[in-house]
Amino acid sequence: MKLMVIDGNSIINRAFYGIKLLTTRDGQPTNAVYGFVNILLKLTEEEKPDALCVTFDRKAPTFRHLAYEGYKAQRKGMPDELAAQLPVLKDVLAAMNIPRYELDGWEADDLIGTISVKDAAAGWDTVIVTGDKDSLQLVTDTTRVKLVSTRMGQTTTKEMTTDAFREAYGFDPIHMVDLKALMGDTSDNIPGVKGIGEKTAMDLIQRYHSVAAIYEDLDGVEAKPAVLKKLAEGVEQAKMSYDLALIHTDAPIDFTPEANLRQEPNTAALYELFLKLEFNKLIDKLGLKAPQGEQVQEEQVTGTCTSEDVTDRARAEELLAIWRQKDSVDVLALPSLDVVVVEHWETERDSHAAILRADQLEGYNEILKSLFAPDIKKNTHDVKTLLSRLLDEGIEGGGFVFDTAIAAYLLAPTDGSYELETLGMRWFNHEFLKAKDTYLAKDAFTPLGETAKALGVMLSHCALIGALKDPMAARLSELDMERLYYEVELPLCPVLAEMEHAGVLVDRGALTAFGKMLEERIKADEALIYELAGEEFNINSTQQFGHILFDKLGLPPVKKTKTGYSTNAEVLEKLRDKHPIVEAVLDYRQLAKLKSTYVEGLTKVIAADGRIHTSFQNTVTATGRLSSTEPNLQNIPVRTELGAELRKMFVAPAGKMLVDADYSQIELRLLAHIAGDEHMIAAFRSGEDIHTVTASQVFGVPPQDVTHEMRRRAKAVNFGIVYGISDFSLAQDIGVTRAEAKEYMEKYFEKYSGVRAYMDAVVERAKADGYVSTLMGRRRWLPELKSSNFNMRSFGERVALNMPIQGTAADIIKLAMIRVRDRLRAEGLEAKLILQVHDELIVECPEGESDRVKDLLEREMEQVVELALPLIAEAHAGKSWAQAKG
DNA sequence: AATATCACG
DNA sequence: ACGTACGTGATATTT
Repeated sequence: MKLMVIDGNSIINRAFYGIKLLTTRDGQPTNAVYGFVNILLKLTEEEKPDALCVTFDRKAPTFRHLAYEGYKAQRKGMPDELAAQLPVLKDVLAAMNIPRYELDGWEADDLIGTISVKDAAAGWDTVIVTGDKDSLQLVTDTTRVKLVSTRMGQTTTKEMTTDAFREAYGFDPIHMVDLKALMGDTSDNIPGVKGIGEKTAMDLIQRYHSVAAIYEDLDGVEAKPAVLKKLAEGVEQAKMSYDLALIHTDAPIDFTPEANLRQEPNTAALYELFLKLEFNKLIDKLGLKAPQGEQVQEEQVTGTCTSEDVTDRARAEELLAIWRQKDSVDVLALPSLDVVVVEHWETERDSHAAILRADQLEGYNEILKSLFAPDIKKNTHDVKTLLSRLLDEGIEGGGFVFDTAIAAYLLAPTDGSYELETLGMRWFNHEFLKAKDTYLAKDAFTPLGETAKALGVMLSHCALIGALKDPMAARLSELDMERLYYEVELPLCPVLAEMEHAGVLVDRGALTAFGKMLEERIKADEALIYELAGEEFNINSTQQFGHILFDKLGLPPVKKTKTGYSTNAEVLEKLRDKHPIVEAVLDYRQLAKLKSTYVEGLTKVIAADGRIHTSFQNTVTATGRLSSTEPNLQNIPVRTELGAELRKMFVAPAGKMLVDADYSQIELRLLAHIAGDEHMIAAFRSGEDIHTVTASQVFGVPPQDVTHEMRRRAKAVNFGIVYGISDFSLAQDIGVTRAEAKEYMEKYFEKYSGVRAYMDAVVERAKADGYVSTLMGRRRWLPELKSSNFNMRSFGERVALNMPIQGTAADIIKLAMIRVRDRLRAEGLEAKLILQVHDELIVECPEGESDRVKDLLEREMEQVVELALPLIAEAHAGKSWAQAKG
């Protein structure tokens, strides 16, 4: 029989220092626990012990070393991030039903020693798992040590048996103590004999085996006179060191190996813990589920449900007529537009589900048209994507009254993903089977197993939408987000779907030509770079380039990343005049980026209609902004001349124009409004240039004397304030000393005292409330503010400053989009919104409409909300995005 | 899958 | 004294 005993303190230490700091969303550090559990799992898998336990120190590890004179604490105390994980680890072990041994006044080592001796007495083998070599003295024919080391997240173990030890040291493991008594161990604060080092000590122990033997007959010891002298003088040190190094095997613990036989973990408790710790991989790996007792049965969530597979056109019509009478029905639609509709019977919790499948119904398109007409009220999950798909089929959907994905996003905008199955768990503590594991493949209904079961899961998902609606709506109401939800986010969905469907026309020929030109220049840069480097290498590899730049060419490294030298643009800018290769690589990088991300990336996604149809994500950002994917059309170059060329390739078709309207300084205006700063409000009201006004104040000169450089710096201060900047970063950004940056900020706050007051107040309030919010009530929860970690907390404070501003701007432009779309329709214009870039809207319209569209855009954008100062939007028309940018 | 870089507001 | 700006997405390289 075999028992594995783990040195708890040693292993959690190794894990902590070997794995980069991980934390949960609310700032609880978890890396050491994570590492520990992984090491535990790996070694139990490897060793398959019959019994298992863990020991912990209950004594400062240096305590016994206080015994000798001149002792100074060498070890620093445990960092907070590690100390906080110890109790968590103990909870995890308890949930795994692994016994734990700790005893006041004893170290983990001593307990392990005691355990291994008791094991041996009972005829058991022992495997000790530790990161410290101290324990090697415990190795015997029945006791092995696994030495664990963890580096960069990778764990390696070295096994020490008696033979392996003898091979390595030339004496028996038990004499490890004697070796340490002579040579000492600084890491353990064992002094050893003064003047005796590793070599001499090894030699002596190999020949005489023990300290006792040496001192018994010191005259008989063969060694240099100097060594003998040191030994003679160091007799007391040797004795004391021996005692310090000796692991005790007589700790007064009740221990029998049988009491540690492996047990099944308490999966419910372990699941709960791992969920809190966000160990999702481990949950999967161990196949953990929600605690059965608390898990709500599916019927309690969704009610009982009858169902039918609709294959008959007439029956479909009947059902449609019934659904028109309902307050609302739940609709689950797959990308293929296979659909489940759940209707709720009035008096009961029970309901009826109908499954409509594209390939089973004649005239499916007509059925979809009826189902998605406004006269049937529908609850959905991710209505924007559905509306976009419907437009592809020529159907303009309507009648969407509740959407669980959007509700979930507003309630927790930092969660990042809102799968229906996950919401089921979060709201009802019921584990729904995953669509992808049961019925969804290649975007259509595809039973992976029994068809009946797949259908059952699909309709339970649909019923879940209905079950989520009421509690979610109630929560939105509690948090005062009803208007944001029903008047902004939901109505925005069809607008976004229409924009995606419309797309933007690109001039493929011009794009290709631009790519060819880039190609030529890239080739030239490559040749130049190889020549300057004296060899060919992969310029895209920062590692290889760093090697060339700093090792081969000997330039001074400016900054390090965790994997090596930093070679980013900021660093290269500083090295520009040190070597011509730097400039060449900067140029190469710019060209390579344009070619791979933009020319090639965009070419790949031009649709059959010659247009690019991005996806606007409306449940992604923590602040309420949209994002754009496949492709991202919100980061098309504009800041450099060459990059801006790309915007010439986004064009209007023949006979049409693009109209581009953007808000002027919307975030700073919102800062002025929200902070209620009279000076900043006055500056905006007077129509003066805000950066010039700021510069005039910060530099103490009249506005007409503000230089270009002064304005540039003031602009950086203005932006920095919105982000919650420090003097350090401001200095870095504009290239002045930290002291100067600090002075700028002080002057800034002298002028705009309302801004300073706001910054203090918003953080304080966020700390009290646990969240910040925008003008329209959008919220972001800020658990970071409670973190004990300084960096985390500081981050929370900056977010508290920034989110209300960035988020309010997002609220405003979203509402503007809805109004613009409605007005364009109401006025019977052909113009269509096609893009949004955070503070900018782009419309495609017939040439004859462009003047009216310009006016309409400016007016609607400016009139969205009434603030203490005007919002200004400026529109321009052109044949390309570049031209329309004005 | 993680990292480094760089494009945008 | 700490460590150093908010919000995104795509690409290439490396593990």
